[in-house]
Amino acid sequence: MSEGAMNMPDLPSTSWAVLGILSFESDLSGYDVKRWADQSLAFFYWAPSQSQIYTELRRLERLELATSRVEQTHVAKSRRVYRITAQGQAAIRAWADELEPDPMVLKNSHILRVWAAHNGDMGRLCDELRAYRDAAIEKAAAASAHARGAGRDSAWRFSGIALEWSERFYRDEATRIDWLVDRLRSER
Amino acid sequence: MSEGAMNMPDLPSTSWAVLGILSFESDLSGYDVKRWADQSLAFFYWAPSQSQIYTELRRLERLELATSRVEQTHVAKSRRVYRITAQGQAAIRAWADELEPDPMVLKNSHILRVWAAHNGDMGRLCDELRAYRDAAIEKAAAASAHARGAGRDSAWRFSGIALEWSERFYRDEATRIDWLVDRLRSER
DNA sequence: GGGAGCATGTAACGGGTTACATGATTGG
DNA sequence: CCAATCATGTAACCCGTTACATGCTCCC
Repeated sequence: MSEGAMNMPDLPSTSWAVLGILSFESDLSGYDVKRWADQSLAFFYWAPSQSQIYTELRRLERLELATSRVEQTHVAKSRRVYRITAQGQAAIRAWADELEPDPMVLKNSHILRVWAAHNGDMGRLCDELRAYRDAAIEKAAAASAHARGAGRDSAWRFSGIALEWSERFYRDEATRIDWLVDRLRSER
Repeated sequence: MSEGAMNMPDLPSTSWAVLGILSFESDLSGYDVKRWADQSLAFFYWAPSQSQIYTELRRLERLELATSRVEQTHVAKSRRVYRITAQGQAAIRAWADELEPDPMVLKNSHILRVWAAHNGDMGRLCDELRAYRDAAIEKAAAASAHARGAGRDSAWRFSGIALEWSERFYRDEATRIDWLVDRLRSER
């Protein structure tokens, strides 16, 4: 049993994402991790439930990729905060450099509606698409705002670049939906 | 208990997708549905496992949204083929016109790698991104080919439009990755 | 004869969700 | 005082996957 093999346990992708968050900052509570995920990961990867995060955190601790301690603030209720271990750092390095990325997953139910448009009303579908377009533009703006928050230096700059990518993604999506609505109109 | 409520049972999204496939064509076997899904749905929505399809088909039959019969071809082994019922047609119409589309799901693990790039090697990451870009271009070409196969008329034309959308999606993705690689280089 | 494609199905597993439960602190 | 936010956790459920199992037909 080599040490190399120990560096990269077989984990669900969600675990890697949580470990990734811990690689940015120490002493995060489950609650913190959730907020983090919602404000960056959610744009391009993942929008996990609260309960799942706590499960993952416990898993990482069991595998000794993270440790936790209970933080007693002056006042308030205690909270359990997590920190990546040296082993965890080695694991995430191995993940980044040695593990094949999972294939991209896209589940766009709006396009599914277009695909099955012979079953429904076209006007209604186009309205729905326009609403989706507007939501995409808002998401682009939100991603952009978070990207600016990430700052130019330190580890965070890559997370900022991922958010810039997200902004472009949602802007492009909005443009594509505009094209799609036109395309559907021309078909009518 | 109104009949209206009966028209749209609460189904997992996968069921709706399978029912959607049955709304295009009659007498499809599980095997047929799988091939269909891989050649159109997979581009914008879903790449299901074979076993799941059979499960969904049985579910649809249990709910009387589809019927099946065993087809005895002249030769060969028998196969069970499915057909949408009137109830199923009403259900999918209600789905198209009354049910809110699920939010779009995106899980792009390549961008996750960028986000966590401080943990790994930059050169390797860029290589990976370029490979991903090439795969996206191939996907665009495949979508385009299937779109041309869909034809101009009948119900299929909407499925063709969804595939045209997919072509654009993957082309845009490739362009975005080019931008991303440049952006990462400028950061180095 | 053997491999590729057609065709269907079961069993085990687990990842992730929703719903529920609890309770403390802070600010209006 | 009440609502919002912080904070953590359990239980039930099920969707969907992988792996396994089977067997036919067609064509080289």
